[in-house]
Amino acid sequence: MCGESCLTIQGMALNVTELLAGAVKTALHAAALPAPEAVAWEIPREAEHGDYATNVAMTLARPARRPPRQVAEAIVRHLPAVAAIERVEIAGPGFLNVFLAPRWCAEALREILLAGEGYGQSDLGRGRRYRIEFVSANPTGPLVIVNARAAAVGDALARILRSQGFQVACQYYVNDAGTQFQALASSMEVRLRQALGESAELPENAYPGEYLVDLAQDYLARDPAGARAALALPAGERLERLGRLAVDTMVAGQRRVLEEYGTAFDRWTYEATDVRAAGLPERAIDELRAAGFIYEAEGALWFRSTALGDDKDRVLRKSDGELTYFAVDIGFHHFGKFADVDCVIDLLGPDHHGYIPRLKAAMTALGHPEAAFDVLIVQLVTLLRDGQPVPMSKRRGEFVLMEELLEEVGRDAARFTFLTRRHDSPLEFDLAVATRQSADNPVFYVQYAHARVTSLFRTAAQQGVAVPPWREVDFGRLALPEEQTIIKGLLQYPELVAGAARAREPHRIAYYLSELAGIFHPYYKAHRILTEDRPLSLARLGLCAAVGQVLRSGLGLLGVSAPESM
RNA sequence: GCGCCCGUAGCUCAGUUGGAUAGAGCGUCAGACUUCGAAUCUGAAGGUCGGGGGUUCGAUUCCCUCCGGGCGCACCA
Repeated sequence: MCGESCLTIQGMALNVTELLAGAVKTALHAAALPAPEAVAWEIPREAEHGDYATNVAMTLARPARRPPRQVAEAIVRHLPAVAAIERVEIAGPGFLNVFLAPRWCAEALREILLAGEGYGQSDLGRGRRYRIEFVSANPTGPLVIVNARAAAVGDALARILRSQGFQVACQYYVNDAGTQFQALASSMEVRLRQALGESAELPENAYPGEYLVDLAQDYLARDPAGARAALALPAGERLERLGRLAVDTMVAGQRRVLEEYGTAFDRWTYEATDVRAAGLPERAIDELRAAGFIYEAEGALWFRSTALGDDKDRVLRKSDGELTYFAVDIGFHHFGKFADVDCVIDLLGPDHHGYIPRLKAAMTALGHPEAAFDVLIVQLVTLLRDGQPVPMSKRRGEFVLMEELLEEVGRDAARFTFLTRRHDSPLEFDLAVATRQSADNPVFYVQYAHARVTSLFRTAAQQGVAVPPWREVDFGRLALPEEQTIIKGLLQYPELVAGAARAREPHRIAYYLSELAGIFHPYYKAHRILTEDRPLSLARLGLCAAVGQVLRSGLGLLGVSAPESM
């Protein structure tokens, strides 16, 4: 009876649309009308249009060869008695507007409380294994502000998917090979020589950031003999040694900042050892060849990606014998990612969107279903301070570091702010606003609502109010319209999380939480929770507890803390 | 030139895969603390959803076109 995202506790379905859809399907069957695979429900803007509305009657009008309103009437006539439904109205061209029964809502609130932390979770994923790769900044410098955005999005997505019954592994890829590595190594050498007082100039493609100056000086201070010995090595070994040192230091720094941010990666994959030295690109090329997608031309090895929707064919091995970045990436994806998971999600920057078709083509050629590979673009961040852009010049090596961001606005405000936008739309991040601890900063608004709830329970305890188990409380006392609105809001939470998981859109959670806080604050302001009327007080305490519980759950999905006091 | 993303209130952005009279926060203006946390609350003003066509019962949403932004078009990574 129950669908995949239907949560049943104590025999009561808490997935409202699932419940309503079941009733409508029963009615359609009884009325001998064709039943669609899915009945779509929406939450109407206008309260007069009910709590849930569906347009099935309109969509069925054509196949049933009857006017929509007649179809609607037939559905209503055959609708089984369902406790959740108070009444159904037919409106407009044929909408079915459903009004939930207050008594059922009261019981639903009890179920929410009894479900506790499990409320909002589901088995949508049925244990399907996902791998998400994100941040994966080049090991040529510290993490910057866009990396913080990608970390927020990727980590929240992982948490959301896990809550829906997916197994999720987070992966970080270290590009410690190729030309960037060479540039880093030679920059490091120059900085080291400069630290020794030698005259050395940074080459054209070098990394100019101050951090390499610091790194060279630290190295020299820590291990002067080792530093001099490294410089005395032959060119190849010298660059390898210095480059490795720089990479290790950079990665360690990136890792530390990500940990402070609350982002945990299950696997750190190194291009040089885990992918190139392991021969993954060659093995992937062999598979592509066997599948007939490889040809040679002009001294190079080509992948026929145009056969799978790309604009042009792509080189995998250059005429100088070197593998391209693309070839390495194919090996990494096919073996390093897909080896032990069912689905892969990449988070990439906007400068890589042209890269997606060829990567998808390669995965398809290697036999991965289209739906198993997803690429999300995380757009750029513009940094403002009181509305004024903060200058960032990559050329001069001046960035706003992720570390500095965390220091200035804190982890919670940073994460929440990044998650109040769709990941693929550019974001303006105003440092002053994120630091301001007031209503124009949504994270404080939501956290404050949570703190108010916990504070309320502290006060109740001080007043000697004994809170019995929720199954003994009469929630039928919650008769105020605001109370019904809050319960209905809470009822939307499981489907909202499932939707965010399906669409890979963590920002939906952030918006939901703001809205929930936005109906809770006015209620709390206008009505006393702890009154002389003890049964009413307990019912209201339960409502507040449920709000707090859902806020805590949602904030947890975003990786933002739910403080007990602020 | 080709491809992708975007254009919604003064600002920053949502809009539930096509729904009913267009949404929030900030900002502006006018108000509310003897009571559970004023980091809060109440109210007002604010719109040709970039323009124009099309698809249909119905379009901010889908298609075409134009205008205006961003990005990508390597034997770079």
